[in-house]
Amino acid sequence: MKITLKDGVVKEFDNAVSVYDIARSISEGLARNACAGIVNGETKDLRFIVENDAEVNICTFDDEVGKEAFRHTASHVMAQAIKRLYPETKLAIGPSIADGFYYDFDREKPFSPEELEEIEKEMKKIAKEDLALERFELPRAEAIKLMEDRQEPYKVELINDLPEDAVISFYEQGEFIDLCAGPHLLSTKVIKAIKLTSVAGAYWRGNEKNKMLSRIYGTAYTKTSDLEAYLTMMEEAKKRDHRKLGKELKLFALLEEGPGFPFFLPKGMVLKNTLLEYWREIHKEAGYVEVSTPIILSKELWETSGHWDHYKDNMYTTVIDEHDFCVKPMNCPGGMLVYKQDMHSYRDLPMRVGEIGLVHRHEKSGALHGLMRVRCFNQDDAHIFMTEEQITSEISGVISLIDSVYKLFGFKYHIELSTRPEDSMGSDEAWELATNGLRDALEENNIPYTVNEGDGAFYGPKIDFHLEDSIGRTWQCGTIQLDMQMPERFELEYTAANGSKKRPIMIHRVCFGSIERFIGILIEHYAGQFPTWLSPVQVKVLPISEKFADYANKVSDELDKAGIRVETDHRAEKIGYKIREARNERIPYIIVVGEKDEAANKVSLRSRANGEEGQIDLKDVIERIQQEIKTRVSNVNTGVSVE
RNA sequence: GCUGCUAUGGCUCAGUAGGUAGAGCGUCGCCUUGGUAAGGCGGAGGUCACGGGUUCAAAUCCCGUUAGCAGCUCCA
Repeated sequence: MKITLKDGVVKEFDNAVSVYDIARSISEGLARNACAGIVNGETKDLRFIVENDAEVNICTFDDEVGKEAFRHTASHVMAQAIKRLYPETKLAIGPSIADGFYYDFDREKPFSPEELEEIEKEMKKIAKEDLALERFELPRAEAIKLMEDRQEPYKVELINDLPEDAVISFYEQGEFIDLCAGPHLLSTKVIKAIKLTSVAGAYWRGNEKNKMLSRIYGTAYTKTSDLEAYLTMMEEAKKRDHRKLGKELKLFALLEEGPGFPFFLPKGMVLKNTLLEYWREIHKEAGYVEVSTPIILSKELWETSGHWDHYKDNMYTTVIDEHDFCVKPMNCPGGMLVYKQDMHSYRDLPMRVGEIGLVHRHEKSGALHGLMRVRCFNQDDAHIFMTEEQITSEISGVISLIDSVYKLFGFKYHIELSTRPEDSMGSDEAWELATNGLRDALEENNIPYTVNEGDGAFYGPKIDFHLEDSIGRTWQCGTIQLDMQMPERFELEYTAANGSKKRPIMIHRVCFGSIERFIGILIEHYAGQFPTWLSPVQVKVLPISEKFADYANKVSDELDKAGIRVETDHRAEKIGYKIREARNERIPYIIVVGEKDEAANKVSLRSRANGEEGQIDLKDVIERIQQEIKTRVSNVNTGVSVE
């Protein structure tokens, strides 16, 4: 029997072997670290017996599949601990997730933090007991009986809902048995570096009509040091939470008077306008023009676009002179009307029309979250009208534009292609053409991507950009959508070379997505330490005492004239105190002026990056800062934030 | 929207068993005029989110509303 390994090496075996044995034949170390295997493309247990020639890939914690098996086993260990401590608890489901695992339980009281600690202790005990996990399968009737005997009604329901031909498997460790497809580790022994992180409510099977269960979240790693690094990262994330920093740095405010409608304060407004300035600059270079369409438009328009049918529950409406109007949740219908203001020739295409559009969407109260999820926000939208032949090159152009934006901020990113959802409009042919257009552009540019089946917009497929911030979290921001439905519904036309009327194809696209949300992401990405070009205040001038107020004013006037955003702290405080405060405000440059500086006609510079830099000519400081602003240097601080 | 938790001066938070409020920071005033992460003293500032109820008495107990937090669901 021939087993082909992931690096192409072929191993010969006389008899059927388990995945674990294959791992051991490679090395003891691999066997020790193995969590699961992939046999002919299917995820399998280490216990799985390979009987014929096969391709086998051994997965450790470093592989997604291995990590899932590891954490799934951790969730079983947690369930076992809970059944030991609180036997009346009913088990629901417990999978692994991105950063760890959870398990849902049905219990009278929610779990308290003290109980979490008890559970954690019991889990560590179970690990020490080194219980072997055994897999077994049962026919449906016996499976149901087993779970009925163990008084697990949720498991009985799950089994009843399994398809006729499903294999019903269980995993057993010590006295604990759980319905589970696997895979799982061989023993509880390695589940040591664990932490239960939180308790929350969650509906049985995710349906809000069902009973609310208690969900315990936890995480597990192979090494204590990795667990600690993760917990430190979580702490760091909490420290740079944009809601906290937004308040501290006086960027924006969220008030009870406007739930989900953020107020931008003067400093936040500088940030926003600076981003928009940049946006306008690069779009002008890329051949875009800019328009602005109204916030309130007639209901009929939204019926034409299809938005009313699909999203009326999330749209704000109003009545003007007895006519129904809607507050726009998207800019595209307005963009359609702009296109129709004129006749278009094929020579005019592609037409790239940008719009910073303020949209409103009625989000459920529980969905609101700082600037990340709001009820009104600005989209950095653009609609590109083009011919079929132009699809690939236009998509490529947008991809490279978005790429340059993310690079500027130091974001890594990956791309997902989302295909036709169930609830959608348009013909199969149109969808195929559009989906292929996106795919071709990605492939022509050699851009790796994953496919997200059925996650497209109702009017077309899309490419989504998921960017990764400085502490490893991902955010979906940019998107490129190809749309053949809106031009049809709005009867857009252009005159082709032969004089016939043709339908243009359109792209909807955003780089930032929501500007508000992008600002939220930037706050967390930079931990409030914005690069100089973005900093609301770029220099703070601190006179040593009131005697040097005039000199400080002179210095700050020169900075101001040089186009640098400057503030001067004239309070009668000690210099150490003023520095401390300016640092907490994350200001990139601090200028200290006192007797020595005035005498030498220089300034003492302190930069956020290098600390104290000594006495220096103001002219040199200005040049350096101007250069940083001009080139938009964006050095990301991944270290621990101030305070 | 659902479940749970929370709401006290501008900010961060104390307030134990119901007896009409405290601290630190900030702010203001005075002293200090100080060279790289908090100088000292003093003052002002709160109908304890809002509306009901229980009680001789409610920041504290109960009900409702609003907003926030965590999670679920949703996110064109």
